Amino acid sequence: MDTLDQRIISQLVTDARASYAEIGHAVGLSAPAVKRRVDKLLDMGILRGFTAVVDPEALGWGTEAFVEVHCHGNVPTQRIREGVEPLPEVVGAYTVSGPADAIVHLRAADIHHLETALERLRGVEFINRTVSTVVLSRLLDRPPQA
Amino acid sequence: MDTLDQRIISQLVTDARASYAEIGHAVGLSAPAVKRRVDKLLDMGILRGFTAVVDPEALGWGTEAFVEVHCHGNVPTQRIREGVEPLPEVVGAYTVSGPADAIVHLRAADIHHLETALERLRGVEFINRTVSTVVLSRLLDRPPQA
DNA sequence: TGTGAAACAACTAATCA
DNA sequence: TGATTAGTTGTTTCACA
Repeated sequence: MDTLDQRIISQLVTDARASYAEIGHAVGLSAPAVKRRVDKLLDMGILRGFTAVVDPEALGWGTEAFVEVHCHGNVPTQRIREGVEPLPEVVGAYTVSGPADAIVHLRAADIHHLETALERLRGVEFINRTVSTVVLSRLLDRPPQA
Repeated sequence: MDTLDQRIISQLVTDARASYAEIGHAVGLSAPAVKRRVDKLLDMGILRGFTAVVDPEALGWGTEAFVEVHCHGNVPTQRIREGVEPLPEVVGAYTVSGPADAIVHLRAADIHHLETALERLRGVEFINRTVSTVVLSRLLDRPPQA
């Protein structure tokens, strides 16, 4: 994991479909050398994979919310994960400092769908109380700069 | 934008480096037909691009926080965007319902870096007050299922 | 680890159904 | 809009430095 790897990652974050030759040209390496490094980064788990960035509105996932989750008593991190993972509307989940136990990021088709997802979230056995904050507009949504 | 397009998008979200031939095989189309549709989806802005999914820890971006932002008086959405966009630590920003005006998602190398980023965020002229919630662990972080 | 060469596979434009 | 064909480009394995 050196500077070259970081530059390769940076290229792939910018365009995951760039050819190895293109990346190699940008970082000063031959295509096979780039492939070898990318394979290793994937193997080590530093690169988790490649994905398409989709306009959520276009797919009909225009409504999102951040939900503070408060649990009954002490619930292990792993159980929270297992509880929220089955809901397809959950795009992110984090345990946090402060009064809440976790923050769950929901994405749904519309307000009605969001409500349904919230109801299912509240149905998770160890969840006591939720505080929702509905997103009015997405100002920014970008990968961290490598 | 039909079922075929959605299945193509779904394939690309799963693996953005899949070949057109592979995608075509999965959805029952020839490679050129897939390319034609992908090009059109990119052109329409439904597909915004392709990116690598990186383990933030590995890159040294292990600390994150959600920050409620409260503004002085009424600040237009666009100005909030312009205010937070220059901070590289900002990976997401949303205007929201409820008492806060916006939620900003920060990613930093460590607590110290996070503090610096917060200070710079608080330095944005129209920002009055911030309430930070530090992420203890990322339970889930995934693209929405297409 | 890097490179270059070579076999193989994929991309992409043009054409036709 | 999809398939097919054919020329070009990219991938990937290998031997070698």
